[in-house]
Amino acid sequence: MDSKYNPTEIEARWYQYWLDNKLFHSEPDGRAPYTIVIPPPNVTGVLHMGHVLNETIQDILVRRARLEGKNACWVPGTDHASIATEAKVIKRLKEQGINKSDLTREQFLKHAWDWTDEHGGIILKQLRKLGCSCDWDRTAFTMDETRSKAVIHVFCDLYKKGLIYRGLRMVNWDPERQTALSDEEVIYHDEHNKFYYLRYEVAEEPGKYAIVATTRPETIFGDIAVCINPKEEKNQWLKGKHVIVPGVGRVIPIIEDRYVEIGFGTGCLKVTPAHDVNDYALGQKYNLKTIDIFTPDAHLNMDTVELELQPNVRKYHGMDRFDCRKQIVEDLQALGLVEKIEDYDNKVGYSERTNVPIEPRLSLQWFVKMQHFADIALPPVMNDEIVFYPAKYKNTYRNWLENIKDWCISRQLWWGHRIPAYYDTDLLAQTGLENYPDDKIIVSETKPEGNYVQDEGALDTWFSSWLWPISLFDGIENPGNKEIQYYYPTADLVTGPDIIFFWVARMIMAGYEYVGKMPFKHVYFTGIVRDKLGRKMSKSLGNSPDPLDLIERFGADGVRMGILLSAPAGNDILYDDSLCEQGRNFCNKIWNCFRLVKGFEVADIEQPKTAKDAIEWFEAKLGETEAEVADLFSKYRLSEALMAIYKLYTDEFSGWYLEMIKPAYQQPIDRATYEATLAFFDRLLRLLHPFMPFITEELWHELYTRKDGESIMVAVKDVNETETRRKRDVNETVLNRMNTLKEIVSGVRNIRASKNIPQKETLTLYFEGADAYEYAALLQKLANVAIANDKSQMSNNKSTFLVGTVEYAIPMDAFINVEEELKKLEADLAHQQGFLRGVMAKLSNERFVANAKPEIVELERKKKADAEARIASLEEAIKALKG
RNA sequence: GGGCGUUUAGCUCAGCUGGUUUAGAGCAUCUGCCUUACAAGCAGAGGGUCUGCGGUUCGAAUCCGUAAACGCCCACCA
Repeated sequence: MDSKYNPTEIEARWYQYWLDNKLFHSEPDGRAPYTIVIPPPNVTGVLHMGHVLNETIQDILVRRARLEGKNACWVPGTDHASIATEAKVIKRLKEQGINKSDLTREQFLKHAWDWTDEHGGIILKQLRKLGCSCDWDRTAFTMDETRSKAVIHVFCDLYKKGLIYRGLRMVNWDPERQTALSDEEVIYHDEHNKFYYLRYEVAEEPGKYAIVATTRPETIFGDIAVCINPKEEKNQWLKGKHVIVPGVGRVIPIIEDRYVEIGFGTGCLKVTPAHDVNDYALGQKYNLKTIDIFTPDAHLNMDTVELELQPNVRKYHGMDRFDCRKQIVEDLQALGLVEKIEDYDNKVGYSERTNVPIEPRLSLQWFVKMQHFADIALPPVMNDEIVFYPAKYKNTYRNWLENIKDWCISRQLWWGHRIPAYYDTDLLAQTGLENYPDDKIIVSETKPEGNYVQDEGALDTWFSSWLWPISLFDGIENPGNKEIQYYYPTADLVTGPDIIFFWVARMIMAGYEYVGKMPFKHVYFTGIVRDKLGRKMSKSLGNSPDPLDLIERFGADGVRMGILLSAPAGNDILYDDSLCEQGRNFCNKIWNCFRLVKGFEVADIEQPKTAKDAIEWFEAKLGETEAEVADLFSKYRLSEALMAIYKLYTDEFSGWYLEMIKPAYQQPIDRATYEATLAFFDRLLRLLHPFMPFITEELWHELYTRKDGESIMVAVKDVNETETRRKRDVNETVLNRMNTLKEIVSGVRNIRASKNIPQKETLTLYFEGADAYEYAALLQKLANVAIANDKSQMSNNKSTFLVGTVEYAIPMDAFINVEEELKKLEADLAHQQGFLRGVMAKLSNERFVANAKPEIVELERKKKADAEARIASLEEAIKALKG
């Protein structure tokens, strides 16, 4: 075996072995189920560091569950990501010189499916490199047959229940993709903008002006009123009058409403019902006309604007909204109708996917009534039936549900599930879509007989995602089937907090609505992966490493450790290559431990006491860590669990245990110790396996002769065995005794280091009355000391150290530097005296003695006694040195 | 404008219901070692008074109040 661990070949080999032996596959059986459904990545997506974090955590949980004897099932799949994928397809078509508008729906979909077949699943292949133990036989797609049927079924069902309706509403409009969006798909950015103060001449008093402040002067073509607060004193003179929209010529009334805030701006608000949510509300309230001045791609459309316009405004027709803003301001300035322009900071909504400013737009869309869903989804999270890690997201969740708004689920897209609503062709020709009577709409899973046309819209991607934990087990179409009964509710959901509303909340809603049960018991929210400077990883910054490249450099196990190490739930993780390096180094450490153990020559000789003691202690230590890891898992503190295991390997096993049992140079090891060590190694590998699946599988097979098809991941079959191990009492006496021994050994090493005494040189160690005598043999072996207890034979030239209250001394005739030694002892003495003063301050405080718990007082007394003993011992040593 | 979270060694973080030998870990740093498993290693060392202020208490990193900084979420002030 090479002294360096080389992961590449090993990883490929074992992943194939796992697949060949169907070790990831799950079928319902008598064991307890453990289910995770993957947050489906976009079908055309590519693996990034966020996935690495997310999927590694899921894989750890799944593999741990498998080792605990549960029937673990991790269902993989991809999401059709309607708007994101459609955008990519359009972009590619454009590169080929094809416009979407030149294609029929069927032609376009053909291109989209081609793209999906080409790119779909790349990301799933990449997950295999990471070691993800998904049940690939169950791979699903949100637009495959089962999932599509479920979506359509649910749409029809909710429509029948009166929970889905069609309506003309103000929605968030994406002018780039020309579709409606849900509120959640709008991202607000702070921007430095301008506040334009425009002069609206008062019709009844020519030459006098009402000043209106606006951030969007290009919308004045749609102005239909100016609103003032009836109580605003400075605007009393405008009551009941009319003003002329500057540059446009339309005469519009002054209306009054308390919505206008007194003291803000000029107190005059222009009302443009077609292009602002609040203005729309005002328009409804006062029955105002709505003038839509934009085309669907947000260019000016003067055709819909009335003839009262001054003829020259026709020139704005077809202009982009932002070009128009510049132009109209210039023109108004020329006319002297701009009072002033001020800097102004406000927030502007952008489309999450296309990153263009949203245009509020009056539009006919389909909505889900959400109050009912909020009512069923809030309680289980608030009373911890569904547990969030970290719990702080409960607040976020509650806040959203308590202010829930209806969900706009229709999109003007082709790639997605088509809305199963049908309109009578003849009737539609008479009424048009907007005035088509609701009671004549047919919502049905199949196309009705006769002359009907289907709604052109597709559904929001999340309208399929919210069914994912159910539809993966066909629980919508076949409720109560064997699989849904067995695998649902799933155990854990691992995802980012950015989709808590999009996805987590809605899955909870759908879960209760369609299965009557929660979709998962625990939600683990990961943080965002940032670079070491704290910047979000992004393509444009070029600070996002390619995970496959990292796997090549550090090995999948190394990358898994790297990404996990600083990733407590919910905290952002600052990624740096050095973390993966630490992971790789750890692999190498394990590798070399293994080389040492398997390199031992075994003989049937007597087991030395050192080995017996070592085994007794390591048994206790391993049990302690196993219990600790189990506890940390139960709290989802995975990075801490990994750290505990890391320390167990490097410090305890490698640093202490192996040194204890290691035979002398070129000597064989006794069989009993060898076998015990292999057994420890077996447990160590299983403990680590969920985190680092490849190296552990490799070494597990090297440890003993294994049968073909065996695997570390199914090594423990009995859930009860792990339960008992979790609760097993660890031998505290042994652990404490060994801690003392380690401190003594460190004390000796310290002296060697400070005085440059090589390990090879045997020293004499004097001490009295310590239980370290129990481990005298180990002490001699590890510290290379001869133990003596007759201090009278010892010279005054000595180096000393304290462990507990016991003094340990090494005669130093040849090496002693009295001054240095004194300095050290005196520093120690000062420290102990300071400590004693602190303790005395407490003990001499009557109120402390009177009020503190007796055991606390007792402890302080013990501290006092110990400190006094140490001080006495130090003083004596100083005296001896001086004398 | 609301709400939430964070602030502990150079960095990233533990420290749960206040008392467990005057604050812990990993990494990084420094010193010495190529010691026959591992230099992707071994041994040793240094480094914080817990963001500031005020309070509760016999006792506070830990509880309360307050200020500041940073971060996140929500919200229709044009």
